[in-house]
Amino acid sequence: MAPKSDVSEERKSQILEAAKQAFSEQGIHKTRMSDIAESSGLSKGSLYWYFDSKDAIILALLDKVFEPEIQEMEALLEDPRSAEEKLLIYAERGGQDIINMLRWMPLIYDFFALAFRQKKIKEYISHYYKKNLALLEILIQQGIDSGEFKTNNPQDAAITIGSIIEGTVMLWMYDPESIDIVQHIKSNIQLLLNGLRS
Amino acid sequence: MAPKSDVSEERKSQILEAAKQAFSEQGIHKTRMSDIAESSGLSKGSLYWYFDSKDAIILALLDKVFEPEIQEMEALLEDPRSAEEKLLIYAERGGQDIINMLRWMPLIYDFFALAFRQKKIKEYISHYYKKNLALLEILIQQGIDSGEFKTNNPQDAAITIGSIIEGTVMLWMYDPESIDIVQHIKSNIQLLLNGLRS
DNA sequence: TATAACTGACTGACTGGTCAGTTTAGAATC
DNA sequence: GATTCTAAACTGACCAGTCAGTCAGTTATA
Repeated sequence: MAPKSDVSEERKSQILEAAKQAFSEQGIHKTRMSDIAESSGLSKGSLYWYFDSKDAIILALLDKVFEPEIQEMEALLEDPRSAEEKLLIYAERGGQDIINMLRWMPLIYDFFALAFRQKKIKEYISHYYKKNLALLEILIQQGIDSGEFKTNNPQDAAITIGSIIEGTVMLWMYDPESIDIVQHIKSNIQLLLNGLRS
Repeated sequence: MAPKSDVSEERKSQILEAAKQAFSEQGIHKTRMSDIAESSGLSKGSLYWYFDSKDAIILALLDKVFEPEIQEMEALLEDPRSAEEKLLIYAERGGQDIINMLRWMPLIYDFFALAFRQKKIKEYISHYYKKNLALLEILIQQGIDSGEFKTNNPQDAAITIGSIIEGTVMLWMYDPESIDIVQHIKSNIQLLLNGLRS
């Protein structure tokens, strides 16, 4: 028997939460292990009790940030509802997700930049986008089957929708005054659907 | 009078070229001043003769990377040709630009991530995107005037096209096997135009 | 021969990671 | 229920390495 109750999950979570905050505010590189230690309420030594290295913290955090989204998408892929319903759920949830993710965007962009140098990070992000595109493709295919859309290449259309969402976020990030992100994603996709409609 | 012919422009260019290469390959942060010195064929001391700091090199490089594009866009904004001609030029040039920029993408994404922490970098990137959107808006407005397009909001349409291009690059970066970028940008915009067409 | 251009050894601040030692929650024993 | 024991949990001073930036001295050229 363990002579103490196991606090390791709680501690890991404490550390990752502190890292997420610090990385977002100061950037992954500028953040010191001592910063994470301080704001997690633990000592530097404890960080190394739970994680092998700063890199291990970065990877664990990548998982923490993206995993819920990937889970959600996988669940929606399996969901037996109709394309229309799924598309509705996807759009509503997607808009909300972006708003929820906003304060972590600096961290996410650090991940994007790191991905060019760290295979595991690139693989993780690829995995995320592929899930996203697969889901969109199903939605569109179902739209075709129901006679709502007309296109001979649902994969292309999925990529277009995915591009619109990613690109809108990107443009908005660097010009937030002139772009209302949620409204634009909606109207952009509307514009596209005009092109898809039979 | 200068006792030597002025080589400072040439040296600065040498340094920035070496920095561009090194930053792209290893990342801005991992690149050492000594790496830049070595591959520029100068000494570390000389780097500091021409630039105040590593940060100064980063900023000068940002300018070197984006300025030609901004120049091109400004010129095209002033160009008296018709919307159709401009759109054609823009599309062709845009595809080529992406191909030309490919090897510098890791550097560009480092800039994007840095933008969250450095006001000057964010301003520069904003400036770039705003020029881009302004140009697109003009092209679309001219398309409306000529009766080719039908929309009551050319700004929205410009943002949509901009999003498609940026987003396609993004998706392609993390899933290059399943996305043919040039072909997709074309077909994506085509799809959108179907929605715009009167 | 004045000075712009250049060099590279050096410095000092910094930081990821280590480790010898301490604390503490609970188990075992009486 | 007090005492002892154990290992997990924790600490922070320290170390070895790193690197941006400096500067005293050298070289090349007009």
